[in-house]
Formats: sequence, C-alpha cells, structure tokens
Amino acid sequence: MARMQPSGGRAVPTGADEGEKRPSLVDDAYAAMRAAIRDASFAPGYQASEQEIALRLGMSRTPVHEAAIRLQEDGLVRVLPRKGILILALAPDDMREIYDVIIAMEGRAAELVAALPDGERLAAAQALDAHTDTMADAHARGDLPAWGRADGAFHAALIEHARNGRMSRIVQAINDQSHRARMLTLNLRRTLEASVTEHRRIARAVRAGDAVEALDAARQHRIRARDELLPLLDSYGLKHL
Amino acid sequence: MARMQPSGGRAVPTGADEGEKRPSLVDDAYAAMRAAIRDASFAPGYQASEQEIALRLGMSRTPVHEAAIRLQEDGLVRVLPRKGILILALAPDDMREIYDVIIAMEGRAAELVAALPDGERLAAAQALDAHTDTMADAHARGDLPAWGRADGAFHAALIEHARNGRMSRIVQAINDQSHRARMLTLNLRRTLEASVTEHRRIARAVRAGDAVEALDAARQHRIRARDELLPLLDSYGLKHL
DNA sequence: GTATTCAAGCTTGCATGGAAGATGGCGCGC
DNA sequence: GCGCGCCATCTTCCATGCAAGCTTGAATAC
Repeated sequence: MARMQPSGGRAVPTGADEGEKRPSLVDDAYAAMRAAIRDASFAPGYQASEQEIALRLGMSRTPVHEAAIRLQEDGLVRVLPRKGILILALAPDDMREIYDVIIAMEGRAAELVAALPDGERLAAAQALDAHTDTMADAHARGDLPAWGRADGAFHAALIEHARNGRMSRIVQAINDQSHRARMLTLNLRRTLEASVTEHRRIARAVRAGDAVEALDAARQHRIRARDELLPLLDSYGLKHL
Repeated sequence: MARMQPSGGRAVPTGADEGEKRPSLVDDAYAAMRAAIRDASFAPGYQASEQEIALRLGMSRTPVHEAAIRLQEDGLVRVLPRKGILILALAPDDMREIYDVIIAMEGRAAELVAALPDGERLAAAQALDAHTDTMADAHARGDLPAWGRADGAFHAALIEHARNGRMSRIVQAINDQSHRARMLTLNLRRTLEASVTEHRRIARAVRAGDAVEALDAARQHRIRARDELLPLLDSYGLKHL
C-alpha cells in the first residue's frame, strides 16, 4: 500500500458527468483506495481499519468512511459494521456474472455504434481499427502489457462511442471489479490472434453500418473469451482472485 | 414528504446480498429518501438541505449525508458541494439511455433463462405466464395500477430467474430512476394488449428452451415499448419527469 | 488439561462543532 | 434608474468525541 497517496488526480471520470469541481478529501480517499485495490496493494480478503487508512492518507476517518460507502456501492469492498473494510475477492461465479453483463452491454453498444450517422460511425470504426492495429503490433513484439492496454482501449472506445453515460458507468464499474482478474489471466491467454480477428469483424460491421452483424460480432467475441477463460480458472483451481 | 418516516423496512434487497444485519440509521435514511423520491414526495428539481431532512427523520446530519452519497451513486440525486441535495429530473434523453440498458440486460436475461435446465426453466416460464395472466385480468377489469404492478412483476421475474446478482442490481437501479416516468406514462399507454402478446411470446420461448427466440422476443418487446413511449414524451413536451 | 466467563481493547455508528465556500439581498456609486 | 460589490446567512466538509458492539485472550473453576 506504499503508493497509496491522495493523488491529486480526478476521482473518476463518470462518463455523463460534466460538472467540474475540485476534488474533496472524500474524492481523494476514493481514488486512492480504488487505485490500491486495482493494483492489488490491497489484497482481496484483506480487512482494513478505517482509522489506519485515514492515518496513512493523512485525513480523518470521516472522508475514508464515506469513500468506503462509495466503493461498497461499486462492489469493490464490503463495509462490515464494527469490523472494518473487507476487500472483496472474485470467485469464478462472479466472473460468470460479470461476463454476462459485459456480453449484454457491449452487444448493445456495438449495435448502437453501427446505427450512428455516417460521420460519427466512420470515425468510430477508424478508432476501433486503430486500437486493433496497436494490438497486432504489440502481439508481434510480444509485448503483453501493451496488448492488454490496447485491448482495453478498444472496448472502452466501443462503449464510449455508443454515447450512453449510464452504460459507460456500468461497464466501468464492472471493469473495476474484474481488473485484477484480467491482469492475472493475461498471461494465461493462448489465442491472442482470435481477438484481433474478432475486433476486425466488429469494426467492419460498424463501418458498414450493419447493426445486426455488429451486435452478433461483439457478443460472439465476448462469449468466446468467456468460454476460454472460465475453464482456465477452474483448471487452475483459482477460487478467488 | 409526510410519509417519509424511518420505516423499519429493510433498506433494499440487494439481490446477491445474503448478509442479514439490522438496519442502521443510514439504512433508514436511505430507504426513506428513496421512497420519497419514488413517489415524488421529493419532486425532481427540488433542492433539499441535509439539515432539514435530518430534522424530519429525527437523526443527525451524518447518516443523511451518507445516505445521500449512496443515492447519488444510484443516480437518483446529485450532491452539490455546499449547496445541498438536488433531486434529479429525467430528460427524454435519459429515457433513451435507460431503455438501451434495459434492452441489453433483459435480452441477455431472457436468453439465460431459456438456457436453464428443464426444471428451473419450466418453473420460470410458469411464473412469467402467471404474471401475464394477472396483467390480462387487470386489463379486462380496466385496473391500470394492477396492470402496472403485474407488468413490473413479470420483468422482475425475468431478471431474477437469470440468477445474476449484478444484473439484478443494475436493473433495480435503472428501474428506480425510471419509476416516476413509468407511473406517469402508464396513463398515456394505448397498446396494453401488445404487451400481453409479447410477454406470451417471451414465456413461450423460455418454455421451449429457445434462447435465440427468447433474446429476440425480449429485445423486441422493449424496443417497441421505447418506440411507443419516446415520441409520446416529445409530443407532450415533457422535458423533465 | 479443559471449558467458561469476563474484561479490555479494538472497531465503527452517530452527533456535533468549527471552518470555509456559495448565494442572495442590500446599499452604494454612477 | 441601473449595475456592482460586499456582507449576512445558509450550506456542506471535515475533525473529533462519545458510546456501543464485537473479538480476543487471559484468568479462574473444575
């Protein structure tokens, strides 16, 4: 938890949020704890005391407590009355739930993007292809982290171009929950090429304005990824991530 | 805001939540404010002061403040720094966003339910048909509120049988946001029969275990409802609900 | 040695006070 | 009359105090 500082960075880009306001201590605490959970400085299962976190962040218990409430709402922690903050672990069944949400949301997003008017649609397709190019490059260089970043950027772009703040927020919350699992399983993946191919198919459907094809392409992409990942988790006996 | 009492009722059935704990003051405040917003005791656009709400609920400002944070996370209010709690209104564009989320989630839910093993699947289909029967009865009697309740029960059952806590939570949050709009537009609806027919189609697909058909039926049902509702809102010039 | 009780120390829940920011009205200058 | 600036007031933000609940471990009875 060494790097857990009240980084001045914005709390979280909420998608549909346009009101700019300077971050409060609560925002700082929220961002710091969220980052600490994402990069596993706070390991799942760890039970922290609000007092201790407050001390470390150089603030009182109140903002930490309020940030914990937000994190609980996001599904990242559980606030146990009079016991502390529990960092939640992910079971394989949680991954199943998460994938179903993603399959639903990205499918609809792809459909929506493919139905945009020409200008926006082509811009979106171009952005998607650019990210896929980056993925292909990273794969050729054997740069796995870069591949992961580009893959994330592709899916983020797909959602963002659907212009639906609520979808963006939901997907972001879900991604936060599964971030650790994604990082872990990046090394287990075998079929990186398939992703590139499938991304191309999605981008092509968007470019053509074929909503039905875009929906199916996005769904199949995520369904295949899930069917590849879940057995992997089981075989490795990963009960919690 | 007369009925806004710290009703002893549970805070909110979180779906995947099994930890039973007696409600705290924060839970009371959350439930009371949520109910007040739902039934429009707190009108959209109204700017409340935490102090005033606390006074009315017979507690101090702290639990009200923390409940407000949760409500903000749910998208029901906006906490304006040093200005108060703003009850959010819904613009037609918000309804478009909400419908896209619902179309995505219920479509996937229907698909999942149709893919359940025989026992559960048939039980689900039976439950869906029962709710549809109630709707038909209510329609025959001209009992619009009962029709609305049965319609809500149908869609809630569809989601619940998909056995995905995250989906349940997301859909519940979205339903909270659109509850007022649904109540309002109930009176404007013309095509109640169509809903019954489409519900039957969904239930039939579930019973047959036809996931593809269930997905399409659920999607088309919501798409039609949206295409019927949005123009209605526009024509009535309803800028915020 | 084992089981039971109880107390001390830890934790958060909630109340409250001080401080700082936002707002609206009033008075002053023009 | 009209606009501008200032101040009173209202609001939240955050720190802190107190009380209550849970856990742990030691001491005692057997």
